[in-house]
Amino acid sequence: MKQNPKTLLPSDLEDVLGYNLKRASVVMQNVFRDAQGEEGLAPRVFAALALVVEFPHVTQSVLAVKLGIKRSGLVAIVDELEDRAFLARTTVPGDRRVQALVPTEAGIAAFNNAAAKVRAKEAETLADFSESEVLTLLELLRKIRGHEGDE
Amino acid sequence: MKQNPKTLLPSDLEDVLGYNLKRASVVMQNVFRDAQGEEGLAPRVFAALALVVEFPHVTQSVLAVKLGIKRSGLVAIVDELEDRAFLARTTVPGDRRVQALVPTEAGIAAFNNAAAKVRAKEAETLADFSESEVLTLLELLRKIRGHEGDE
DNA sequence: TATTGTTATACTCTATAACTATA
DNA sequence: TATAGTTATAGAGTATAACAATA
Repeated sequence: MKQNPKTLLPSDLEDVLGYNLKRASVVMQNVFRDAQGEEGLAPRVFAALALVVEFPHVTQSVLAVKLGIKRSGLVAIVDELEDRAFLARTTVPGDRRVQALVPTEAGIAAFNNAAAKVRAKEAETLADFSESEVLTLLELLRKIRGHEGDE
Repeated sequence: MKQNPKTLLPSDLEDVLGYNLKRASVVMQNVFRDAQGEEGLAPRVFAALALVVEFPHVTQSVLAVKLGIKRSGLVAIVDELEDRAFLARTTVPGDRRVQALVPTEAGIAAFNNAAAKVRAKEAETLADFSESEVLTLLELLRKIRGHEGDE
């Protein structure tokens, strides 16, 4: 007997949360790149810088965990931020294995500048959202992120 | 004068919508892969199959637009679905350039099976969400997706 | 033995550009 | 000239595995 997709599949792709999250994520990623411009920071580099500014002297291993990536993958990101003179790898007395990451004045300024541009562009895109809608969305996304360590 | 990140940066990474979307998207992507298992469909292959099942005889160009990717990138996806005998590329009378994609019985069954597993696993992950929270989240994500063509 | 940072390597996802066969 | 599908190629982003230095 031949199956009829329309009647046997009341739920389709548009009802899959993961799919909607992915597509919406791509939209805001494009907004981010548009905000930063051609020579601007990539999203993941911005995220790393943000955490170094927020947590000065964070180690690479800890930062990788915070970002949800492997520490091997963080090397290139920190290299770029160091090349741009936005942070410095500094040795820590007592444990010569670790590289504490310290933001420079230029790094802090660059982060503030980039963050302001992101906030402005995101607000522009979210012009059709009420303030409470934005807050609700952030709250629900953080609730999903509460399952980050699961698998 | 030395800047103090704590006082000068009231808004941090956690307030960036794009960052929260990306992290939440990764969580649900892992849920998806966990649901499908080792030999299961990748998210993008599942999405393509879903649309072929929903829109039989869709062309590759149209499908690529629906998925938000370039048609060159769709080739490998359709190749995989054809290799698995989940769909067939069929010629269309009147225009020998186009390849209409038609789901097979096995493809429809595989989609139903995969979709059921995704629904179950997503529901499991969203056990701490109320029904209205899930609906609200989907609604807000679709509202963001309304800006898909912007840039 | 275990951990930190690093390198080498590979895989996934996507893009751009050029090709072919049709239109 | 333009379009549909394809190929070749490259670039992000991430992972695994192994290494050197250090603990």
